[in-house]
Amino acid sequence: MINILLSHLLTKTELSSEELKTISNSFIEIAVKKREFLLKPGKVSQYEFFIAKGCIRSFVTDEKGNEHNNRFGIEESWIGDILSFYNQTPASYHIQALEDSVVFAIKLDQMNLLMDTMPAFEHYSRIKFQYGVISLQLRMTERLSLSAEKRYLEFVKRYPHLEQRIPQKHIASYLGITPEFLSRLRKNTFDT
Amino acid sequence: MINILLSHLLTKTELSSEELKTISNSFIEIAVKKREFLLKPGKVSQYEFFIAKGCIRSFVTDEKGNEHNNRFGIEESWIGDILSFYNQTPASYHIQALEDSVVFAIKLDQMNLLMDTMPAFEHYSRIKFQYGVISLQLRMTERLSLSAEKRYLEFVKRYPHLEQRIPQKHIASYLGITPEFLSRLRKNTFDT
DNA sequence: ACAGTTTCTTAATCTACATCAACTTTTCTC
DNA sequence: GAGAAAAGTTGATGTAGATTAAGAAACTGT
Repeated sequence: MINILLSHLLTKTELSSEELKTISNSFIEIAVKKREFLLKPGKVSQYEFFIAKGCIRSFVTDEKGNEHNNRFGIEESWIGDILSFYNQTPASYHIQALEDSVVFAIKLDQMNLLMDTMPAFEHYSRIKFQYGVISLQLRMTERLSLSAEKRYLEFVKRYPHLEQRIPQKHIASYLGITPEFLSRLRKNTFDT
Repeated sequence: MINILLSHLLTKTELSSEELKTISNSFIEIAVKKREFLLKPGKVSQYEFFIAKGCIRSFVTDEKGNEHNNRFGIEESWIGDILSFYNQTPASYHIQALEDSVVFAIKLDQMNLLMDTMPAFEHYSRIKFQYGVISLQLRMTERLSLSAEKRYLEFVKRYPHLEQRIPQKHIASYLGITPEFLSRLRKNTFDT
């Protein structure tokens, strides 16, 4: 299973087999069942997670108890509360499995060690965060400039696999609308 | 003026005087007048900009001609269209000075050279993008979970200097509301 | 295979925020 | 420092999307 992580890294940067071994030893494997939590708000995040299998979301709850999805992660992506993890401060996000999943978890010390001793790993991280900024800017810009319907259509176009895999109500929350309203949009879009 | 960039970098990472010299030589200084543009959508972004003095925004326009602010940059921050810059694809953002400003501009080749040859520079970039992701996630989460009024109050608390420096209508656009509505919110908040 | 849970749909009503328009105040510019 | 442009205010009215509620489908576990 760790090979999913290693071969993912090899598609993005160059690493010796020595380095791959060090990386392997820096992670622990964790299996999570659907609906289980890897993190709850208030706790300091001990780990950052690489998803080898499954689907995991991060979300916040507001004072009315409504959930708001921040991010969905699937195979070969990362999930966590990066502010809590890197600053070792209390988390604001819930991290919850949407399917039975397998993740590789790394602690901050190990993560920093990898980045300080392996330029290729820091390079990988730089690119990862760079794409993170790009995609969050795109999402924010769409939120500012497009109607709910157009945002939904963009989402479906960009993530057709997620559209299939995740309950509609979670997609609605990610888009910033209610499940009821998304249901109506879909009816108008796909009907006659 | 280049010293603003160099001493900024030194507060974030360790660089030899040799390296600082190389960095200096990688940037060109550009002065922009208020309301001038550094980039318009459709053009491929030639530069990424470090702001030494002034205030600069990035924004998109929608099909109705309304502007939506993506980001404000002031002294010691970066601005640009990073997707267009790193992929050399047509830009979607306008980059425009809100005050007379001075920026240091770097081309992609130079940027890649710095990151490939100076681990400390890539380290700096990794941290920069990491904070970028954190702050965009926070902004997105607030957009999903807070009312317009609370988002405004958070903005004022987090960026008191920007609140003073930038026209209200631009802040309204950044928050995703109309200038008229922000005017009303302020009246309710600060009155009696 | 069926009882319980979770998800999705539909309809009626409501509200936060948008739009439009006219006016005032502040700020540029020469 | 006057005239123009940009920014901010206020009021009347409109609307995208929320809320509430209830039933129908689709999963889940045993």
